[in-house]
Amino acid sequence: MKIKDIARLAKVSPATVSRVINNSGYVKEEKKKAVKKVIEEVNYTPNEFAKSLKTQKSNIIGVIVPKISTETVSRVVDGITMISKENNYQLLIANTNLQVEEELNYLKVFSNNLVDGIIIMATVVTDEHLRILNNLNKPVVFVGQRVEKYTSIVHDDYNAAKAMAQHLIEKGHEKIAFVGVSEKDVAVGKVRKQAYFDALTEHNITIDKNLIAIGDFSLESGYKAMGEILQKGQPSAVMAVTDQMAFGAIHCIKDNKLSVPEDISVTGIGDGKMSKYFIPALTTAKYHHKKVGKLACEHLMSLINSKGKNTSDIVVGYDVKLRSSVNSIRES
Amino acid sequence: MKIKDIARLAKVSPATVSRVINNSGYVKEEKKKAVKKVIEEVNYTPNEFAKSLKTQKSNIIGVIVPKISTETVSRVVDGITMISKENNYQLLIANTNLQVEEELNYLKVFSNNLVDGIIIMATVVTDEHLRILNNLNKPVVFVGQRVEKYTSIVHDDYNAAKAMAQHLIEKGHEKIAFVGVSEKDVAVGKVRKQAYFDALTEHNITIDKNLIAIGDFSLESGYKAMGEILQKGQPSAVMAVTDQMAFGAIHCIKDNKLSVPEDISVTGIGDGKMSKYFIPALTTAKYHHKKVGKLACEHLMSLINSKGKNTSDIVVGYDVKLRSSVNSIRES
DNA sequence: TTGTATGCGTTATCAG
DNA sequence: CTGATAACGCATACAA
Repeated sequence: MKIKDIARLAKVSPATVSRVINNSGYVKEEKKKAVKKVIEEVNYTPNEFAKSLKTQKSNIIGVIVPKISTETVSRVVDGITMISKENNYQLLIANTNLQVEEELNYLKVFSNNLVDGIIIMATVVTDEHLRILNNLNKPVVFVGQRVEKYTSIVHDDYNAAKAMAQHLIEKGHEKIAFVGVSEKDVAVGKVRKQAYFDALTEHNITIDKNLIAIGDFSLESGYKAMGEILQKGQPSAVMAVTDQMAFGAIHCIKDNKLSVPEDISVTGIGDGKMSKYFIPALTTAKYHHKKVGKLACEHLMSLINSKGKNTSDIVVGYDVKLRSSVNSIRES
Repeated sequence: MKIKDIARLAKVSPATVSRVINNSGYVKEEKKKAVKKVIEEVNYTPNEFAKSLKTQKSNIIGVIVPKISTETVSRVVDGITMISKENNYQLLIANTNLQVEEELNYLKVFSNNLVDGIIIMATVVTDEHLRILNNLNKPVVFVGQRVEKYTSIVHDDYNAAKAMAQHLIEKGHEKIAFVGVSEKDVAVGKVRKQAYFDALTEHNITIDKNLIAIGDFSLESGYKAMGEILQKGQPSAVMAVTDQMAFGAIHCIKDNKLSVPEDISVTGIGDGKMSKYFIPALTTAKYHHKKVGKLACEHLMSLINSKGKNTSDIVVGYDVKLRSSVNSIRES
């Protein structure tokens, strides 16, 4: 069923049908009624491809994510869907499973006219990314990593991490261990570690390499990292760069017959759904993922509409959540 | 940049370029090389809309989900992406936020030729769903709920729930409470409750309405439901229909100065990422969400390709995970 | 093997 | 206000 058929049935021209559908131009009320009636009767829906081919617009945005099945990512996507829906956009999701190669691949796939704009949660941004992006000629918004010349929405990783470290210091801790991830991930690996360094240094606490261990985001890796640290000595506190890794660390501590927070205090970053309900409840910095998703989509919308190249950098704040996984050190 | 331009630059006809791109028909190796070279040089990508308009195929599948930001859903989506990628399909995600209205709306949106097929995780399937689906004329696969005349991939809810109830009974429990959700949700609300009833009845345990409370999937509602139950008496065990609700119940029990599993044993269903690490580790039935997603996508692919109406019902099994949230009742 | 020409379903221009 | 008709970019039947 196409416009031509509707036109025939309603005894008007295809052009008129199109006008009725798009509410454009002038159409006598009478004919408008007739057309609408026919459309209703035959349950007609326009062919989106023909439409997009003609208008050079799809009302679809591409979203590239590292792994949809994580709380962080799925919440961001949730935020994106909310705004995209408001603007009558659909979401094309590309799941890269943390493979940079896939990321580049999808970027290329999206370079055909399928999408009107792209939101990308890249973990690492390479020169190849930039190169492809450069001759992409489509609005792009980065989430989670700041990229020059592109608008990006990021968390305040530095201050959130610093807040955690400072909180531990204020509670009297000096032997503060660090459970992190590879510095290849700028936001989580590099920035948060730097904040840890800075916080300690500013308080005249010497950095002890034996108190630092690196994992790969998983709870299990947090467990393992904590194990490595305990092998070399017992800190009074540990700051993990994600809640998941903090959970792993806590389990490891317990398996070593120590308790949290009595023997060792623990902090995370992120505040996932379970952090508040974990036992002990985790002290952490709450991130606003959904808000990030919303902002990313809002900015993409305005980029698409204004065709302007006005890039901007948005830093979304955090809330410190003080819970029971941290204890004060008693003056001895 | 379009095919015509490539043709001009490579000194061949548009048809030849098309043949090279689609690897169809015969093209002399020499010209093929030339065309490929030009395509490479100018970084040409075909216009998907024109292509789809012509071929009546988009290589896009629509996925309708109730809420992307839950572990269950995002894992299923993860599975879907894996298979869709293998088959060179893209995913158009529609997030309905649990609104049936939105579900119907998206179903309509997808009825234009945008997608080649649909996977839908419906919570409730109404007559309206069926009506729309009926004149949709596109392959559809249901996930999570069994729908007549359509292929559906479901968990073995009945047996999983029954296994939990039976496990408690075997451990000597007789005062077994039930924390469920509305029966509007067939799989989680109705089927799992029936399993609870049947298990108890088969073991000659009388159903006690005071031991039954209903929530809405959230951890908080599990807490609340447990509170209602405790108000009326103290069971020796409680079976929650989801892990999240089990967590809520456990918190409530602890807040009432009772302990798990010493005073009250608790079971969930699902086995989310945290269930194993919760304290106490939760006894539950592990669901294979990713597998469900994969199966759903595989079946959709075969429906798309074969154009056959061969519907099928797949029931995906579960694994019982015995952990520390359940105790035996001592013979007194 | 290759090229020409047509049509996929819309929108938009232009004449009426 | 309304109706022809020309693109949009591609795949393909048909001719060569």
